[in-house]
Formats: sequence, structure tokens, C-alpha cells
Amino acid sequence: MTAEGILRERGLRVTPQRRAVLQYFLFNEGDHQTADGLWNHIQQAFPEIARGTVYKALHDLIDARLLEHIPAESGGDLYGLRLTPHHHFICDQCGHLYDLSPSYQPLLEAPNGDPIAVVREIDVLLRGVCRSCAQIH
Amino acid sequence: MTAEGILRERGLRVTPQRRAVLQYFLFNEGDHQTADGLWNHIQQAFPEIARGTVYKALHDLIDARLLEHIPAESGGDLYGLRLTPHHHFICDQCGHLYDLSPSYQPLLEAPNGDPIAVVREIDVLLRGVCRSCAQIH
DNA sequence: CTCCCTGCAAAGTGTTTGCATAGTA
DNA sequence: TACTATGCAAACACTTTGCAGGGAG
Repeated sequence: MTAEGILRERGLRVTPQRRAVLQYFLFNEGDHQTADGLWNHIQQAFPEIARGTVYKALHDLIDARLLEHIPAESGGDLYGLRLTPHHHFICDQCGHLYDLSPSYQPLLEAPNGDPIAVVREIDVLLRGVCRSCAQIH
Repeated sequence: MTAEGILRERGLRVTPQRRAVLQYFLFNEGDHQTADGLWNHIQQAFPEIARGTVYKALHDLIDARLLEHIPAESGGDLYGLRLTPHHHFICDQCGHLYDLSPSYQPLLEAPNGDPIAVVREIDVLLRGVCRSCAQIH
């Protein structure tokens, strides 16, 4: 489906700016960008787009569950597509962020059991409604 | 072990400020604070401590693997003890952050299978060195 | 005595906000 | 036409940095 169709489907007004943001991620699936990096990319084809507009578009697309943002070590959070549920792997050396399928174990071990990536840390963060809040309401 | 002993063990100079930061978390195990919230708490017994010093102490203690910082939705990251590996649960309603043991499933389901917390989202983030970086070095 | 740490305040960085204008439905 | 989004720039919130003075080893 086109970016325009997806926006319409989610009840978002179709503007060139939102389309450009969504198209970037649709055409660069698996890529992750900071807000500023995305702004730079989009500016090449759309020089007048404002930085603030990129932030607003990202926010709108996250609300519509089309994009996700991943907190990064520094230099701004990363944004990426959220078509299917997945986990993330960040390389300590190059800082690249990889999407992993929910069953990520095979990606980290070769069939013979040799490691093909060294995992230093696994952060698991759950969000929802806790027991005490659920009892009140 | 005392805060002083832990600091010394990790090769950090023992200053009243570092001791105060570490002691806060040792005496409030399971609590998580923003840098600013922690600063306010410590100020009660240590009025002259500077906000910047709290940030530096937090950074030092994280480098020493004594503390961890968890990216929060807004209002600043949260800091907490890192004595043992654990996961996290954030309540959407009250924003409270709970530490979970690595086997968190029992905490989220009663023995009869009834849910005792509604989990909306699970973020799994791995960090380490990826395949291509490992090949270069 | 040396080096590191602190307090203070200014600067930085990433993000949000307000408002007049332009564009979508 | 009515209402929402954009561009611009200022404001914001959190964090980092620089420097002179003070404290730990």
C-alpha cells in the first residue's frame, strides 16, 4: 500500500511532509534514524521542510502505531518502522541498530552453536498497568 | 557492605557526595529516581550538593556497574540499583517502575492463569558487538 | 603534595510550543 | 469554508562542560 493510503487508513490527513516521513521508512525498511538525521535526508528532496514538522510527523506516526522510537545511548532517540513486533540489537562498536525477529536466538548463534554476535546486555522493559492501579479502577 | 567500602572496592574515591548518592539507593532498594528527584532527596541532608555533582556521581556509579539508568517516557531518565540482573515493568497509569526478576512470568500471572497485570508492550533491547564489527577486528 | 572532585553557572542538545500562514477535506 | 498542519523561531527540560577552589589519598 502507498504511504498516502496508509495515512488515510489511519485517519491522518495526507500532507507532503507526513508522506515524505513515512515514505522514507517504507523505502528504507530496517533503517533507523534520529529525528535530525531523518530531517537531513528528507531535506534533500524537500528543502523547505522544518525540523519541528519532522518531530510532529514522527509523533503522529507513532501515535498511529506506524513507527516506533528506541531510546539510544546519546545523540537522540532512533525512529523506525513498526510493521511487525520485533526486538532490537544495538552494536556497541558501530552503534547500528538491527531489528530482530521475536525469536532472535538463531540470529545470535550459528547452527554449530558458535556465537556470531557477542551480547553484552539484554534490556527487557515491559509496560502496562500494574496490580495496584488495576485494583483502584 | 557500606557504601564507602563498595566505592573503595571499585576504585572510586570516597567523597561525601558519592557516598550520599550510593547510600540513597542502598537504603531505598527497588526505588528509582530521576537525577533531579535524587538531587532533591539528597539536598535534605546535604544542602550544598550541586545538581551537576549528582549527574557526575551517577555517571561514575554507572561506569562502576553499581547503578543503571532506564530511559523513561519523559521528565528525565530513571536511575536505580544494579545489584543483580533484572528486567523492568513500568505502569502506564502511575508511571511507577518495578524491578522484575529475570523470570518475570510468575509475577504477571496468578497460579490459576489469571492476569495480575496487563502488559501492553514488551521492549527487548540487546547490546553487544555485531557480526560485521566482529569480522573486522 | 598531587591529582581528582566539587560547586557554580554557562553552554549544549534534543525536543516542544506558539503563532501567523498555507493547505487539506 | 472549516479546520488542521506547516514553517519559523523562541522557549524548554535535561544534561554536560569549564574553571577556580577544596578535599582525598
